[in-house]
Order: sequence, then structure tokens, then C-alpha cells
Amino acid sequence: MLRTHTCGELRLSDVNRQVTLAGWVQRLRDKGSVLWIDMRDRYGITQLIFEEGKTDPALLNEARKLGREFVIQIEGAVVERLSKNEKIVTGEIEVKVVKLNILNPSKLPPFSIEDDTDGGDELRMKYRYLDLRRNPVRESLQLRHRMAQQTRAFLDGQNFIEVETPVLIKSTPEGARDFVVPSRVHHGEFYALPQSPQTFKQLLMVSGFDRYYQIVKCFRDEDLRADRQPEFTQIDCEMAFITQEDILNTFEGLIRHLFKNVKGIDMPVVPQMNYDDAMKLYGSDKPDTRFEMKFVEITELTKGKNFPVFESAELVVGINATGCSEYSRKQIDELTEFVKRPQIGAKGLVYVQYRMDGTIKSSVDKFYSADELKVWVEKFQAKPGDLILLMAGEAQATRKQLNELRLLLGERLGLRNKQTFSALWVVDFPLLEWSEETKRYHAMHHPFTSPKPEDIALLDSDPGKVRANAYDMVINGTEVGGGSIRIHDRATQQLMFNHLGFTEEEAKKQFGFLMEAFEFGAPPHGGIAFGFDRLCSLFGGADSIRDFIAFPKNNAGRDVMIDTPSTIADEQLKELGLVTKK
RNA sequence: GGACCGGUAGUUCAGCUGGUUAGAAUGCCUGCCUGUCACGCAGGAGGUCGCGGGUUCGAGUCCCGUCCGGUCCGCCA
Repeated sequence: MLRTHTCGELRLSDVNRQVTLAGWVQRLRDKGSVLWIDMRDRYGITQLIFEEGKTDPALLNEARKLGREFVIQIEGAVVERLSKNEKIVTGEIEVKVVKLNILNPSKLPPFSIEDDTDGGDELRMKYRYLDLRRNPVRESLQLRHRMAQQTRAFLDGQNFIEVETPVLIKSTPEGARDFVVPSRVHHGEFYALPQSPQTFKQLLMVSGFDRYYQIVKCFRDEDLRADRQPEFTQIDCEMAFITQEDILNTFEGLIRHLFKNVKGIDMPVVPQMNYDDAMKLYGSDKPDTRFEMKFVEITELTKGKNFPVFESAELVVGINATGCSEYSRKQIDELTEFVKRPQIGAKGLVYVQYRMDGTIKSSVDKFYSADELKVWVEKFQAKPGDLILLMAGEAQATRKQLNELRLLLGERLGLRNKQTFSALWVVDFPLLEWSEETKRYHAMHHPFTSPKPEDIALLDSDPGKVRANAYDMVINGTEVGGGSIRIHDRATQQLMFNHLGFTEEEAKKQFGFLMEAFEFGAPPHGGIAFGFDRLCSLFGGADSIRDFIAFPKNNAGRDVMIDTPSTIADEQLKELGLVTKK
């Protein structure tokens, strides 16, 4: 071993001990007669001391030549410090060095390796191996490690078995775009990387594995976001012989276990809300329930008063920004600008100020009397000091827009604390979703999701109204997991494919193996998958998942460190049959 | 596919309505300093203002294009 102790280990009780340490030079403080060096490793920082008159002059001279991030090994004695540093755990001692060995010198790093680095994102990503030396990033990965360990401990305790499923699989047309891998042996044929192990875990249920999980990489060739990477990790789970309530209970258990054992938080029982209510009350299928500010609809109250915007609106809906009645004209204009941005696309914003003195002022005073406005305000259960913000238009779009405003106000009012956690099950999702682009229904979750039996009759008459046995877990407005009770019989699965516009032949070609498996005694089953990166970033209180991934891609799907994607040699292209000529 | 923001010293940034020699902080180098710990003090080096074109007497600054980075919309069963 190149060391007897780590840099985070030595205490006052170790004084007089002869030690050998190894690590990186964090910083030199040369006081002339005394030279201190902070030596760092993953476990902490230990201060080294070299003194004029006490340290061998040649050694002192050598120590003075060290630079930041040099890798060194030292031998010396642990001594008590004359002036102690309470800020670090090793702050009561230092090591009086008698031998210094430079294991490897270092170029000057392009940014400072400190908690609060001066490096920008691009530079940090290019030199990610240096970035990972920094405490915050290292701690994020350590958090991820604990999350994975606790997940395995919990699921193992519940009799789940971790099974690996293949990474080279078959491309399918539904859903996200696949990453595709050309076959060298079979020119013109391709593997696809899995968007999820969905069909494999269902087949494992047919095999009788009963309770499966896997912490697994998934791949989607879609555009990225701060919380979306082309390769990401899921906690993928499936159970047989269960009801939806069993699944919700089991995985609520997992989430509560993680909060308890990773964060020390006792998470209360997770409430359930159906999709329709979530949309009506929050305008979102992933509401942030850390704060109220629920939607109130006042469409009927606004009719017949010749205010054209409300008169023509399918829905007039608003929120009560409590305590905001004294917002200035400028502040309200700013909110209006926010909802009018092209990304949100609202036409405007109506405000009703219920002032501290009990008077009511609004942007629609011309159309509605004080008494009428009073009725609105009461419907919102507003008190003097509150501000009602109203939006109007086509129902679905308006709810979506108001959701954005609600989240912004929640942020502004400090109601979205990152260390507060509020979880919610959203249940009873629609089975199908109409796509204007393709002019057909698509599976909202995926085509293996079972419809609610009582809604199957609607499949022909009103497909959009069919509810699915599908559920999402939402924490603080982030969808952290989702799943469903699956179809487990061939006839229903075929029916689904029919409704999704597959011909019988196509369905057989794409998913024939699954439908055939359903004919060999497939048990009723269902499951869920959690976005592991998101869950980690949520636990870590970060907006981006990138620091919870050791080597992430940038927002264009590029790894700027290894510089990929990149071209490959003509020779390789030829071998893969990707060059038709030349 | 689209919208917005950014690219100036090793790094993070400032640089107004175009106008002499492009600044600050930090890092780096040199010297000084007997208890530092974001040590301190003095001095010094360090720039093709992303790239290409245009407007102008004159462009870091204005215009067009392009590349790179970031955020979002679409997309993400």
C-alpha cells in the first residue's frame, strides 16, 4: 500500500503516529518560514507542514516546487496544530513531513478544483475527470451509489430478483426513436438499443419469475433537456399475480425506504389523484404538490357581460396568488409577458386584486361590477391581500398555460423548497392520445398497457375516453416513475394493436413473440419503472441530472470529453455494409 | 424542426448610443512574510474579442452567415 491512512482519517488521538499518506496537492500556503500544503483525497484534506530550521532544507526546497494537483506521497509524524481549524475534521492535527515522493506531477488544471469552482460547464465537461475530483460532484455520485444500494436492499428484501436483459434488441416503430446498431455479419440488418426492457420483463413474468427488477441503462434517440440524457438509467420492475394497489403499495414502500435510509426523511403515505382531477386542479399530469394554489373555474360567472375574451372562452380558470394583491402594475405586466412568451402562448392575463382595504380592482372593471367581482373572489376563497390571476380560452391549452404560471408563482413565492418533498400517485391515465401529426391514436403509456375493463366498450365509440390501468409517481412536480397493469392475453393485445393502427401482419412481425408467449400461460402482471437519474437529482436537490451521471452528454447529445459521436473509418463502414459503392 | 441567451486574458466576467493603448477579479510567475487554512503584501507576464463576410473614415460594439455552449417549445409509447 502506498499509504497507511487516508487524508480524512487522522485525529488528535493519532498524534505522534508515524504515517504515510498519498493524495493530491490542493493548495500551498508559503509563509516564508513555514510552508503548509493541503493534501486531498476522496476522504478529506490533511494539512502537511514544512518548517525552516526544522525540515531538511533540501526537502523544504523540493516541497516549494510542488504545484496544484501534483500527486504526492509523504511520510511523517502526526502533530497537534498550534492554531486549529474547526472547519475541517482533521483541523486539529497536521503531519510534519520527513519524506516527500512525487508520484506524478500535474499540469495546471484549466479550472480550480474547488467546491465553488471558477470553471464553466463546457470546460468542466471537457475535463470531467478533474471535475469529478470536486466535492459536490463526488458527493452526487456517492448519493447515487447509496440510492442504488438501498434500492437493491429493499427489493431484495421483498423477494425481487435482478435479471439482466439484452442491450442489442429489435427496433420498433412505436414510441421514441431507437438508437440503432448495424450488423456486420448481416449486412442491411440492425439491432436497436432498448428504450426500456419492457417486453423482456413481461416475458420474465411468463417465465414465472414473479418479482423482477433491474437497474438498467435505457436509450432514446430524442432531443435532450437538463433532465434528459440519450442514455439514462431506470429502476425497472415487474410483478405477477398482483393488483394495481399491490404495485402502488410496494413501490411507495421503495420510495419511502429511500427517503428514510438515504435522506433520513419519514415520507408520509403517498396520496392518489386521478388524471382528470390533476388536469383540472393543476393543469398538469405531474403537479407540484408542495404548494396549493389549485385552479378554480369560473366560466359560468363570467358569461353575458360582453367581455369578448371570456364570452368566447370554453374555460375561464384562475389561481389565487395569496398575499400578492399589492403587486405593482409592472410586476403584473411581467407575469403577462411570461404567459405570452411563444413557449407558453397565452393571449393574455386578467387580474383581480383583492386589496388589503377590502376594495377590489381588476383589469376587467369595465365589464364586471364590484359585486360581480366579489362573487369571483369568494369562489377563490380569497382574503384581502390576495391576487386572482385568470386565463381563458380552449380548455386544455388554457390549463396547460395556467400551470406554467402557477409554477412560476410558486417559485417566486418561495413555495418550491428543494429540501421539501411531496409525492403523489397520479392514476387512471387515458389509454390513448390523439396525435394531430399522424391523425391517429397513440398509446399514452405504451401499447402493452391494459385498459380498464369497464371502459373497453368505449374503444370503438370514443377511444380518447378509455382509461388505462396506468399510474405515475410524481414528486415535487417531477415524474419520477410510471407503470401499468399489462395486457396478458393475446386477444386483448391484438385488439390494442388494431386500435393503434397496426395491421395484424405488422403486429405479428413486431411483437409476435410477445403475443405468442401470452398463449403459453401468461400470468396477470404489471410493473413500474423509475427514472433513476432523476430520482437521484431530486434527492440531491439539483435541477439537472448531469452531475449525478459520471460522464454525461451535453444538450446536443455530444460527449465533449471523448468527442463523440464521431465519424468512423471507411474500412469500418465497408465492413458493416454501410457503403453501397466505392 | 423552432425560440431565446451566451462566446472578450488560463478561468469567471465587465466593456453604455461604434471613437486613442480592451479592463476587473481570480489563477499563474518573481520577491517578501514565524501559525496559515479563500493567508497577507509588493511587482510582473498574460488577448487574432469563436470563425467568415459586410456597413463605416473607424467595429469587441451594428448587420448577415456559420460554428460552439446553455435553457426551453416540438419531440421524449
